[in-house]
Amino acid sequence: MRGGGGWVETGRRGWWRRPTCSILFTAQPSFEIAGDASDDVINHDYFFAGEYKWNIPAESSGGAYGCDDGGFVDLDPIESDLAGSRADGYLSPASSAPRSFDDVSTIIEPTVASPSSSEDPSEKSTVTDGAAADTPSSETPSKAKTKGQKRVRQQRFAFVTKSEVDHLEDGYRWRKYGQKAVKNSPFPRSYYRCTNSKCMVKKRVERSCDDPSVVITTYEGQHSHHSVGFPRGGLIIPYQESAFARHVTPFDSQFYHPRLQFPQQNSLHNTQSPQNIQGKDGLLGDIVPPGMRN
DNA sequence: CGAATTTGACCCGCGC
DNA sequence: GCGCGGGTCAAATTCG
Repeated sequence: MRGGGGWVETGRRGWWRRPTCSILFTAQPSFEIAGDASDDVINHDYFFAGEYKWNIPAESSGGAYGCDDGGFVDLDPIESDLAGSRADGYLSPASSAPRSFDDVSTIIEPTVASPSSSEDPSEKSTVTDGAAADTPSSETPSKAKTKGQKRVRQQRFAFVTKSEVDHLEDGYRWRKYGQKAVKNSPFPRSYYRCTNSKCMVKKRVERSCDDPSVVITTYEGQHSHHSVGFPRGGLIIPYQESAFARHVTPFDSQFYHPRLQFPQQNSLHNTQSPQNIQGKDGLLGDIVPPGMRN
């Protein structure tokens, strides 16, 4: 981070400051994977059902979402593809301390389920990356490739956390590459990219306009490396008092879906890469595509 | 000096 | 074709 040490709790701009948050943990991933040329687009929509509230844009998923009281809803049963790396970072810390999930809730934000167009860039960047996308020159590599190729939508995984800090530590290093104002929202959306040059994972972070205390994080892509390790303890602090919390249902009882098994305590202190928690017990190991794992 | 953030400009898809 | 909105780039800036 500019000015030093994003992994320190005292990030200059409060960036990596150890967040005081409660993981609301909401996931409303909507990934779309497109193959090449004439390949069909496979849509996967997953999210954790909670009882807090549902605000699901019907068109965003293309499917009917039913609240099965706290369960994990898999709209597109391609389970083998579920597993997550990104999420691990967030979840594992909490997983080590089940209590941290007291405030778990689900919020499906329309913004999170933003449709296609928003995902294109990622692909573009993936393909062209270094190339200046805006280079108007004739054979602009970016353009040529982009047009010639089929856009490959990265897998996306989103969830909500209640936090004072927008950008939470998750075991990976991120570099901010952009920020944009979000329509109909007083809060801007920040764009981050994994600092690993070979890793094309990106993530967007924004605050919910409905509940400013909530941060919506959307990961896109899969890490091609291991995390740098989870931050020292204290990452996730149980949220105790907030209007939001009042509506929330304890994770243990309401969100503990059969498919969402949390790892045993300690697993977190092992420093590790999400894989450690992905095993059969991995929390998100069951909901995020294997490819997203490290 | 290097690394990371800021921020305006640019690109692209989409709806009208 | 045009405007809008989302996403990305990259020069400038900042700071340890």
